[in-house]
Amino acid sequence: MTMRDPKTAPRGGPARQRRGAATEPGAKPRRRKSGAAAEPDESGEGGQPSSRRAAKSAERRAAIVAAGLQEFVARGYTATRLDDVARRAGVAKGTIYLYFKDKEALFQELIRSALVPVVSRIAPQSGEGQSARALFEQFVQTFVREIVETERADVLRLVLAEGARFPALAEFHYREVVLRGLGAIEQLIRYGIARGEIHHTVLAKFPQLVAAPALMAVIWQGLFSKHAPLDAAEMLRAHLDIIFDQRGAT
Amino acid sequence: MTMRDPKTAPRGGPARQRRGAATEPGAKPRRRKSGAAAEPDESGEGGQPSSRRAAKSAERRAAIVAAGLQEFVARGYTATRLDDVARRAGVAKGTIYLYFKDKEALFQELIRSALVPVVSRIAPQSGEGQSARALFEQFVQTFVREIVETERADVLRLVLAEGARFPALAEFHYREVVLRGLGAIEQLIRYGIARGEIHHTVLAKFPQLVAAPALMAVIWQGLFSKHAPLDAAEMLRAHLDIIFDQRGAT
DNA sequence: CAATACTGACTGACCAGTCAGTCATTTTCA
DNA sequence: TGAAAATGACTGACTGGTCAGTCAGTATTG
Repeated sequence: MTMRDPKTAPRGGPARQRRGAATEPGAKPRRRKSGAAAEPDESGEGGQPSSRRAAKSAERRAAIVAAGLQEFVARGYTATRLDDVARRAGVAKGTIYLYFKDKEALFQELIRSALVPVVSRIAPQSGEGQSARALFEQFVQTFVREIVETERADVLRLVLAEGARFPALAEFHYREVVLRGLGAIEQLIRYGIARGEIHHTVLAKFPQLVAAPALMAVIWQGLFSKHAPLDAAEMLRAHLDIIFDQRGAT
Repeated sequence: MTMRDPKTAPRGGPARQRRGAATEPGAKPRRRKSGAAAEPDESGEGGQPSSRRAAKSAERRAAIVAAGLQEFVARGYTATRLDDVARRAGVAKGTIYLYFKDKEALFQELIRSALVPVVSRIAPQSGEGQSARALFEQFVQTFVREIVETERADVLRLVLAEGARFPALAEFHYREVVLRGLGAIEQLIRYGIARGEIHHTVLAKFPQLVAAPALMAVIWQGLFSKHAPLDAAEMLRAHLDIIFDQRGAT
C-alpha cells in the first residue's frame, strides 16, 4: 500500500514544503495579511483606525471562501482548480495565497466555516417542559431548513466524499460536528425516555439510529432526487412516528 | 456555473474524442481484445482452442480491475494515477487501454463488478413461512458480512463520494443497486405487515428508513471508526427491535 | 512615500492517452 | 514436421495539455 495523501503529492520533486495536517492559523508564511488569521473584527463600519483595509480584507477572504465552496462542492477536492476559484471570487490566483497557505488550507477552512456554526444553531433550544416529541419535531424542521434545503447539504456530502482521504478533516468533523450533533440527539433521547415518551431505550446507546434517516436524506437529495424525489421532511416525520411508537396511520 | 465533469477535461484542446457516457462494451476502439467485452468463457483449463490466451486475458483484466479498485478507493477518481494502477496490476500502462476505453470506463466497470453481483445475493431467500423478523435478521447479517466487513463498503462509499460528479454512475447505481435493494426491503416490509409483525405501515412508503442505519454503518466505519468504533451488527439489530416494536431491553 | 495588498505570467511537476515497436502464439504451407 | 508468415498481446517513452504554487512588479492606502 503506497497510500500517499492527495495534495499535490511532491513525488520525487524539489523542496516544496509540506506540513503535517491542517492550517492552524499561525502558520507563518512569508507575508501575512491583517485579516488572514482569525478575529473578523466585527466593527461593521465604525471609525476604528485602519478598519477600512480590514473590512475590505475580510470581504475578500469571504469571497474566496464562498467561491471555493462552490467549486469544491461541484468538482471535489482534487479536480478543483484554484484558477477557477480565483476567477469566481474576482481575484487573482496569487491573492488566494495571501489568505490561505495552500489549497488544502482553503479546503479545510471552508468546511469548518460552513458546518460548525450550524451545529450549535440546530441544537434544541432546551425548552424545558415541552414534550420531547415537540423538541424532536423542531429539530427535524431545523435540520431540513438549515441543511437539507441549503448548500450545507453539499458540504456535508463533500465531507463524506473526501473525509476518507483527509484524516485531519475526518477527525475534525467527528469532533466538531458528529460528536456534538449526536450528543445533542442523545440528550433529547434521554429526555424523551425520562418523560416516558420514548420506550426504545436502545436509542440512547445508538443515537446514530436517530441521525441515520437525516444522513439518508442528505445523500439521497444529492445523488438520486433527480431520479426519484424524496420528501425529506415527510420521511423524517414518519421516522419520528416510529421512534415515538405512533403505529399505523400515515 | 461552468460545471464540467472531471475527466481529463479537454479544455480548449484538440480532437481528443469523447463520448456521451459509459463504456458499453462494443464501443469499438481501434483494436479490441478477445476477453475485452463480456463472456469470461469459464473453461477453466480444458482444451478449447485458444483457451490459453483467453484465460490469460481474463486474468489480466481481473488484475487491472482489482488494482484499480484499490487505487480508486484509496485516492478517489481524479487523484488516481493510471500509472499506479498499471504498476499495481503488474502491467504496462498501455495494456489498460487494451481492456478499457479510458480511465472512466475502468472506473465504472469496477463499481459495476463490485456491487451488482452482491445485490442479488443479499436479497431474501424468499423463505415462505418464516417470520418476517427472521428474514430481516438474515438480511442484516448478510449485509454486515458481505458489505460492511468487506472492501465493498469502500466501493459503496466511493459511489457516494463520486456519484454527484458522475451522473451516469449515479443513475446506474440507482437503477441497479438502490432500486433493487430498496425493492427487496419493501417486499420484506409488506410481508411483515401482512403477517402482523410490523405495525408501522409508513415503512412501506419509506423503505429508506430501514436502509438508513445500514448506510450510516457503512459511512461510520469508513470515516469515524478510528475515533469511535461502532458495532454495526448490534446497531442494526437494535434497529430491528424498534421496527418490530420490541420495546425496552437492550 | 513607505508599507501593504494585489496581480498574473511563469515554472516545474504531473498525468491521460498514444503508438511505433517488441515479443509470443498460432496458422499456413512446403 | 518445421520454418516462415500472420496475428495478437503487450510495452513504455513520448506528447500535449494541466495546474499548484511563486515572485517580481504594480497599485492602493494611510
